[in-house]
Amino acid sequence: MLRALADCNNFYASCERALNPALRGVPIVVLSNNDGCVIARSAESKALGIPMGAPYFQVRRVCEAHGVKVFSSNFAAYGDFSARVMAVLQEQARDLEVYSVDEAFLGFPDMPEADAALLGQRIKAAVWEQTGIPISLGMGPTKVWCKLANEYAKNHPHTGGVFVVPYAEAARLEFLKHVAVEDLWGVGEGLGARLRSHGMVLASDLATADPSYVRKFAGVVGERLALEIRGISCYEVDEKPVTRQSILVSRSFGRPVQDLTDLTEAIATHAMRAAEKLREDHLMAKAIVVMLRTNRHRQDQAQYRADEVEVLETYTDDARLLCAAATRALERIYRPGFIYKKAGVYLSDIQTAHTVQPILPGLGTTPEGTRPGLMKVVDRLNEMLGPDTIRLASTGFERSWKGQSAQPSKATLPWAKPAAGPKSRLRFHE
DNA sequence: TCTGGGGTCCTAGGACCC
DNA sequence: TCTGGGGTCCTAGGACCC
Repeated sequence: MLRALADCNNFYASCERALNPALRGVPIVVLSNNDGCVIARSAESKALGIPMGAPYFQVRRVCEAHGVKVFSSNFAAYGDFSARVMAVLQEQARDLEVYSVDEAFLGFPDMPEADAALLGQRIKAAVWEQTGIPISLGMGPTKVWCKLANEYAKNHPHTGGVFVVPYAEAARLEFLKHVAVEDLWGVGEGLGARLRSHGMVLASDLATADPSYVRKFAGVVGERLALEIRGISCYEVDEKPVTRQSILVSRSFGRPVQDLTDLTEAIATHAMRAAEKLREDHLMAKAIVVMLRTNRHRQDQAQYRADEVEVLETYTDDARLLCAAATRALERIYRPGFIYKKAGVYLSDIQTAHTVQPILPGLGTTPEGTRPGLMKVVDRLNEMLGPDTIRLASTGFERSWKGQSAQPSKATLPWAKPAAGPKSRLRFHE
């Protein structure tokens, strides 16, 4: 089985460019919520030395000096581009696993080495022609190898954006002699240090080690990595389970927040959105966690962080029950005197709505005010009239804690919105 | 002045049971 | 000092990812 990783180049920046082709050759950056950090850079911006994740205020000067086009993020548009790219990829491979908003793994059974590169180029061209998004393709025996190959393709123009890992083992081992263990997929600070302390500095060291020995000090994750790098697949290309296991909605505030009133509005707003996500995916949750954070970058200010869970009586997707539960949890952890920077809610213990045991009449208690029909009406109205048109009063009216974004792209998509699909499975990032 | 948001998986340790 | 032994299930938190 040959596997491949298709990865959109500079995805969000490429989306902005696809929306406005006049931006070709112009440096672009896309900013996170509240215009806080740089979350995507075009090749030209990377060349200017603008780091990924940099706070915008630190790079604003450089941007202004070099005529960098700066965009606030437009996740709705990026989501549509993503769906379009995935649809094209789906036509090209038997197996497709949407891994993130800008990446997918593909599977090709019985693919001769001689044909692989050509196939890769065909896929890349198809995505470019049909979406205007440039991608890179890494092809190899395992997912870990696909990651490496993709990285190689991105950084070596002579590959034309497609790199196929040699089928011959000796050639692969040679390749690994030029890769540090830290650069392998799944190796972060912790695992990297552990591998190094056992004398494994290069990926080739790991590839020649006994996987069961690696397991002793690096756990199953380390063992699987050692196997994958040997060409033995531990992570299959699979359509992921559609039922998400958790839903997180969190935002930094646009200004420092101290009042419980403001926090309650924010938490209620996030809980509403989380409930909406549940219903989009036909899921229900039984536990909600409220998260509260001060600004960890301000060590001169008193620090406080708390996560408080509230378990509900039944599985639900009802915004009112979830908001009420979140509010109760918030009141338990709220401490006056701190300057809060961020708040969020996290839904866990999630089930598909149809597997949830319905409450039998006369048995158990129907939670007060639970009328699924009402939520359906709310969803429909918000879909027609715009997000947030109908919402709970507890989410507030002034909402001065909300952040702002300065320069979102005014996107008009070059195609109709794709029909309803498992879009919520996609995760947004770059 | 200004520092993102949303996920998954694994592990260790406690609760509980026989 | 010593305090049974093992299995399973659950959860919190860490690590890592995009």
